[in-house]
Amino acid sequence: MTPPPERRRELLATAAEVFAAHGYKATTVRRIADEAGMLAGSLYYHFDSKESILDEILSTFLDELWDGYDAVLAAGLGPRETIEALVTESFREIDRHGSAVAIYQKESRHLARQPRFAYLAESQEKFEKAWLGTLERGVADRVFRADLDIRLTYRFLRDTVWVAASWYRPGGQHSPEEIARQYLSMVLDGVAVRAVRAVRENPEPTAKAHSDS
Amino acid sequence: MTPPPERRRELLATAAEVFAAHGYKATTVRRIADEAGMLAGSLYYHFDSKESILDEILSTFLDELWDGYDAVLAAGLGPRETIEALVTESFREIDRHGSAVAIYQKESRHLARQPRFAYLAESQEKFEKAWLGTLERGVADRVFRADLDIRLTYRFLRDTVWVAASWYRPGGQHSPEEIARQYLSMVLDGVAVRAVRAVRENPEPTAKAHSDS
Amino acid sequence: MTPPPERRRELLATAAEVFAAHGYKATTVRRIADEAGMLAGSLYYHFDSKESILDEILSTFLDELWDGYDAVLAAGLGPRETIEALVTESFREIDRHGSAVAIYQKESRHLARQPRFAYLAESQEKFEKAWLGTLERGVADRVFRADLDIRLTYRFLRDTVWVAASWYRPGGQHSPEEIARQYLSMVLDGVAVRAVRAVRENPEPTAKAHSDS
Amino acid sequence: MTPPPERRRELLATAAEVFAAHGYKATTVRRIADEAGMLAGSLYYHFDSKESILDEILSTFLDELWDGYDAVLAAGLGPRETIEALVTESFREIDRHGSAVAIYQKESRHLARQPRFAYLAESQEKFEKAWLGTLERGVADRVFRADLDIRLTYRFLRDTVWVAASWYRPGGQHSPEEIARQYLSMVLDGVAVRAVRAVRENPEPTAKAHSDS
DNA sequence: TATGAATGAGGGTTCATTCAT
DNA sequence: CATGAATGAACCCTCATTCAT
Repeated sequence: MTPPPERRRELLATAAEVFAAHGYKATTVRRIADEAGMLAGSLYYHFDSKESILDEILSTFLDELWDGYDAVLAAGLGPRETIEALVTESFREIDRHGSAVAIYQKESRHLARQPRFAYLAESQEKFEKAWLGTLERGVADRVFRADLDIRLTYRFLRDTVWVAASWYRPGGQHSPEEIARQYLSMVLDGVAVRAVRAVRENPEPTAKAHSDS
Repeated sequence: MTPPPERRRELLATAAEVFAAHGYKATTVRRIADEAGMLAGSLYYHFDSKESILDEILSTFLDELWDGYDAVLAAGLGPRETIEALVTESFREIDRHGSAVAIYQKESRHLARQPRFAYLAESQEKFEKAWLGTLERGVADRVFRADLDIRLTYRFLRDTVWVAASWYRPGGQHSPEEIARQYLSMVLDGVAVRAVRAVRENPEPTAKAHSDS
Repeated sequence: MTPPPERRRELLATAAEVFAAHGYKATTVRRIADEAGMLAGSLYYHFDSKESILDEILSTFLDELWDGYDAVLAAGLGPRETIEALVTESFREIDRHGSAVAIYQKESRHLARQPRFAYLAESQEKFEKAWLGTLERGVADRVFRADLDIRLTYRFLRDTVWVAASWYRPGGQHSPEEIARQYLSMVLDGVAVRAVRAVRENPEPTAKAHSDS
Repeated sequence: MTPPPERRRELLATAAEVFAAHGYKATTVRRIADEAGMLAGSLYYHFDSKESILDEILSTFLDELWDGYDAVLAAGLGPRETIEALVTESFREIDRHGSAVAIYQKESRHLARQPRFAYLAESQEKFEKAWLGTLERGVADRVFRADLDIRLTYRFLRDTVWVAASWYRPGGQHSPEEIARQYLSMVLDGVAVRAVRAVRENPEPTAKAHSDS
C-alpha cells in the first residue's frame, strides 16, 4: 500500500524536473500536470499553489543538504579535509537533487527577496559562514594560499561546485564521488603541470596528484 | 546631438538589466518601459517584440565576445597563454556586458532550442572547440595535467569564469583584469599551498607561476 | 443530458452571428464571450483562438454545403434541373447557416490567401467547376442561351444566390424553397413580361410560370 | 502646379483600394500611409481620422452615383428603359469607383447605424424608393411580371448589380456598358432558351420564350 | 508637409486558481 | 482523487492618434 506521501513525492520530482528544464516562471501548472498524467486543476488537491510546490522542492533540498553539511562540520576535520568533505557532499546532493539544485541556482537570487523564501537567504549566509570560516582556518594553518582574496576564493569554490548541476546527469560515467575528486584536484592543485624539478623529485606526479585529491 | 541608435542602445541596456535581475519570462514589457520612462506600447516603436529585444541583447553580446576571442585565437599563443588571454577577455566581457552574460547563463539552455536562437548553440559549439582544443594542446605540450578528464576540466573552466557574472558588479574594488589574474592563479595552480620542501628547494617555481599569471 | 459538443456548437453559433453582424476583425472576443454569458478568457477553454473559431464555422459550413452539392451532382440530372437543385440547396444552406454564409461572403476573399484557409480557395474552384460545367452542358443541350458570356452568367448566378444571405432571415414569410423558386424563375425566365401573343395562347401566365419553375 | 485637392484625391484612392482589399477595420492607417509613400502620422495632416477618410470615400461615391441616378430618373423614361439606364449607370459607377462600391457592399450595413454615416441609410432608402417605384410602375404597365414578390425582385436586381464590384476590374475585356447589356439581358429575359417552336412562329423570340420555360 | 517618437486605449491570449460534480 | 468548465488578472502587442520639430 502506497501512502499519500509517495504520490506527493512523485509530483514534486516531476515538477522539479520541469522547473529545472524551463525555469519556474516559464513552467505552467498545466505542463506539470501533463507530465504527471493529470489535469491542471487536480494538482490543487495535493498542493496549495504553484509557489508552494516550488517552496517544498527547495526547502526539502536545503534540509537534506544541511543534514549532510552539519554532519561534516561537526566532525572536527582539518580545513582541507572539511573542504573536501563539503565538496563531496555537494556533488552527492547534486546527484540526488539535481533539479532542485538547478532551480536553486537560477531562482534563488530573486526568490530570496520574498518573505516566504527568506530561508534561502538564511541558508546562503550560513553556507557562506561555514565555507569562509573553513577557508580562513585553512589560510591560518598555511594549508590554503594566503595571497588570494579570500572572498573571491569562496565564490570560486562555491560556484564551481554548484554550477555543475547544470550539466551533471545522474547515472553518467562518473560517480559523484569521482567528480568531486577531480574537481577537488583541480581546485586545490590547479590544472597546470608543476615545475620540472618537482617532477624529478617525485617520479609519479600524476599518481601523486590523485592520491591526495 | 544623439543619433537614433543611441536611444536604442539605452533601451537595450535597460532591458538587459531587468532581464538579468528577474529573468526573461518574469520580466514584463511594462516593467522595462517603466524603467525607461515610457509606456509599454512605446517600446514597440523601437522593437518588434519582447523576444527581439532579448535577441538583440544576446547577439550583440556574442558578436563582441567573438571579436575578442577570435583575436586571441589568431594570435598564435601557447596553450597556457591562450587560456589566460581567453579568461581575461571573458572577465572584460563580464565587466562590459554583465547583464547580457547573466541572461545568457540563465536562459541560453532552453533558448537554444528555438530556431531564432540557434546561434546560441552554434556559439556554444565554437566556444567548446576553442577551449577544448587549447586544453588538448596544453596537455600534449605537458603544460596542463594529463590525469584529468579533459571535458570535465573544460566545463570547470568555462563555468567558473562565466558564473562570476552573477556576482560581479562593474566599478567594484577589483578590475576585471585583477579578477582574471586571481581566477587564473586558482585554476592553474590551485588554492592549496604546495609542499614546503618543494618550495624551499625551488626558489622560484611557485612565485614565478604567480607573477606572470 | 447534453454532451460536450453541444456547448461547443452553441458557442460557434453565437460567434457566427456576431462575426456576421460586425465583421470578423471588428468582432472582439470579449463580445462573443458576453453574448455567450462568459468571460473572454473562458472561450479559450473551448477554442484555441479567435481564428480557429472562424475556421471551424467556415469549414463546418462548407462541409455541409458540399454534402448537399455532391448529392445533387451525383444524381445525374439534366443541366436545368441541376441548376435548380443547386440553387434550392444553396438557399437551404443559407436558411441553416445564414451567418456562416454571410461571413464567407465578406471574408473569404482575403482569408483564402492564408494557408490555414486554403480550403476556401479549393472549395471556390470546385464550386466554379460544378456550376460552369453545368452551364456549359446546358448551352450544348440548347437549354441555356448561347449568346451570353458564360463566365459572366456563372458569376451572375453565383452572386445572385449567395448575396441573399445578407438579407435573408430564417423564419420569415418565405421558405427557402419558395425563395429558390422565385429566384430561379427570375434567373431562368427573366423579370420582363412575355410578348402579348404568348399571353393570349396561355390564359394563366402566372400559374404557368410557377408550375414549372 | 497641382493644387492640394489633387494629392487628397490620390490618397483617397489609395485608401479606398486598401479598404476594399482588406476591409476597413483590418486596414491600418500605417498600411495606407505605406502605400502612399509616407508615414502614418503624416496622413493626419490631410485627414482628421481614419473614419473621416472612409466617410469621404463613401460620400463622394454616393454623391456621384446620385448625380447619375437623378439624371436618369428625371428623364421621364418608361419603366424598362429606366431600369436599363439605372443598371448601366451602376456599372459605370462600378467601373469608376470600384473600390468605393466594394467598401459600401461590405461595410454599409453596420456603418449605417452610426450617426455619422446616417446618410448611408438615407441613400439606401432613396435607392429603394427609386427602384421599387420603377418596378411597380413596370408591373402596372405590364412590362414586368406580376407573379413575383416585388421586394424579392428588387433585392435581386440590386444585389445582382452591385455584387459585380467584387470581381469587376476596370480595363478588362468587357466595357461596363457591355456588361450592363448582358446583365440586363439575363435579368430581363432569363438565361434559359425559349421553346423552339415559339422562335419559329414568332420573329421576336423574347416574347414567346416564356410560355414554356 | 512630413517625420519621429510617444501615447493610451484596447484586443487576443495565457494561466494560476476555484469549485461543483 | 480527479475532471471539466469557468474565472479574472495580467500580459504582449496593435494601432489610431498626437505633437514638437
